Amino acid sequence: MILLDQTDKRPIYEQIVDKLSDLMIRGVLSENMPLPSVRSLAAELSVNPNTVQRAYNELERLNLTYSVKGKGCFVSAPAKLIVMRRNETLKDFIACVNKARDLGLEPDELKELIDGAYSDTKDKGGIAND
Amino acid sequence: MILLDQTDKRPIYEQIVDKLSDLMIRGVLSENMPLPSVRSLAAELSVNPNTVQRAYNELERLNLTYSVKGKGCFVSAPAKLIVMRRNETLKDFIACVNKARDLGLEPDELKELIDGAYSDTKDKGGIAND
Amino acid sequence: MILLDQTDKRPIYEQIVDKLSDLMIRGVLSENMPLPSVRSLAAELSVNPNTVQRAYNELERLNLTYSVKGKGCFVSAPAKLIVMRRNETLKDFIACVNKARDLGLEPDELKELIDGAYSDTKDKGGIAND
Amino acid sequence: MILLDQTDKRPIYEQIVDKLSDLMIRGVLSENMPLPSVRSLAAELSVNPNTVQRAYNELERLNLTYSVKGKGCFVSAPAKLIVMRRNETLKDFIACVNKARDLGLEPDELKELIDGAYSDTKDKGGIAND
DNA sequence: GTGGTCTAGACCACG
DNA sequence: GTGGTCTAGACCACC
Repeated sequence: MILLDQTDKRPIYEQIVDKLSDLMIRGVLSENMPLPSVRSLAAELSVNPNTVQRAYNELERLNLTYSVKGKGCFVSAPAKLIVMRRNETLKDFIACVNKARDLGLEPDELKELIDGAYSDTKDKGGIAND
Repeated sequence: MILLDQTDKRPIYEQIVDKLSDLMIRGVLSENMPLPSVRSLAAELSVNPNTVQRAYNELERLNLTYSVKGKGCFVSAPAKLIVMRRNETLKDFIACVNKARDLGLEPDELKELIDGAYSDTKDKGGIAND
Repeated sequence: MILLDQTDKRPIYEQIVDKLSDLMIRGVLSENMPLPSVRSLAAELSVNPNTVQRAYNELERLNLTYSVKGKGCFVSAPAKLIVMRRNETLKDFIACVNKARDLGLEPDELKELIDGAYSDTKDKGGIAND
Repeated sequence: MILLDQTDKRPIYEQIVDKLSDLMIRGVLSENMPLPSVRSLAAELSVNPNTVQRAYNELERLNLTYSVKGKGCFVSAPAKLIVMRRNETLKDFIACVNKARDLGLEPDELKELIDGAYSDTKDKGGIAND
């Protein structure tokens, strides 16, 4: 379900957060579905349960999940997540464009790259927009 | 000359590397010009000399400067730096576009943002391309 | 595990890098094996942890190890290291031969030295070639 | 006469020593010839006279020159220098061969490199042996 | 004066 | 416990 990269410099709990929110975005985990239990996911990833717990706390803090005592952790609002992610991505995108501009890159060059990305893998795994 | 952002999560030495290479790109520090001495920059930034030293080591490792014991640290090849930065930036840009695509954002939306960035601050401080 | 040479003019951290990469080449430290922790190696060598840390940073920069915060430092690719070392050694060798030639030494003289080195300690501790 | 490499990590005085002893080996500076005065060489190299003085001291320490008060510095025994250099070079050579052997390189491979070096530039600038 | 290395001791985030 | 960063203060070789 999830594959961790031990080489990645980012903390493991952050990777888990990312992977799980990816699954939500892709619809694999949809509203009100239960996440795997802390212990089982920890076992599956060969990771300390504390680390998974921290990831779950983070997800709850971001309002992406809600936890019910004695029952587990559930997906709350994938739709909000997409909006969140879009905003983040657009912010990153603008920062990138500004850097490119300062380096003397031409707008057309960037636009071509966009066309490339969108034509290349039209059906790779994104979510539909309509 | 340089201003550090204490809220920035990245290590101080990395910020110094970035700021100095920015100055090179902008031509403020040009080929064979001396960088401020380790101790003076450390004083200016209210930072430990070791931290500045580490930044200078990093710059030398990147072939952006060369240092002569007893004389100082000098800018080596700003031109290579620009190429380096462009490659990095383009890589980031493509990663960004891919994320945007996977989130269902339309290419036109991104292109508009590009136009915005390029018209907005046409003369802000980038380097000339010709 | 490692013995430092205090008379050596080279910096300590560099000696540590060399010794550890030697151990990798000899197979004492093989892929994905953990290196000793920064603090324990520092204690073993009676050296400041910062110095060991710097050596470990260097090893990671050379792609010989990868480190995971909170877990430790691990060997990544000893095979690449051997190739690296061979290239370095051949470069040194050629430089040496050129110097010898310029000093009027005869090729046969050098070849005899080679034979001497290879017959002398046939089984000293090198790595196998097959 | 001499060209310094500011990029070279070795100290400048050491470079000067090397360059001057090279000139002796090549016969450009032969026995009892005067070396350029400290001040003139310093000017020629755009270097601090102290640095040149240190190089000259080093040369005298190695018995390659002798200085006469009020007259200057003179070449003493280039022949001895060649022997010295040969010994150094052979020591380096053996160290190189040992490293190569430990890395699994074959003696024939090294011998080929020797033949290459000797055939390549038969008349490059070495000194005659007979 | 310069850069470079090292020690001692501290703090942080992560697991 | 781990690696990573930072400070403070020292010493060295070089120019």
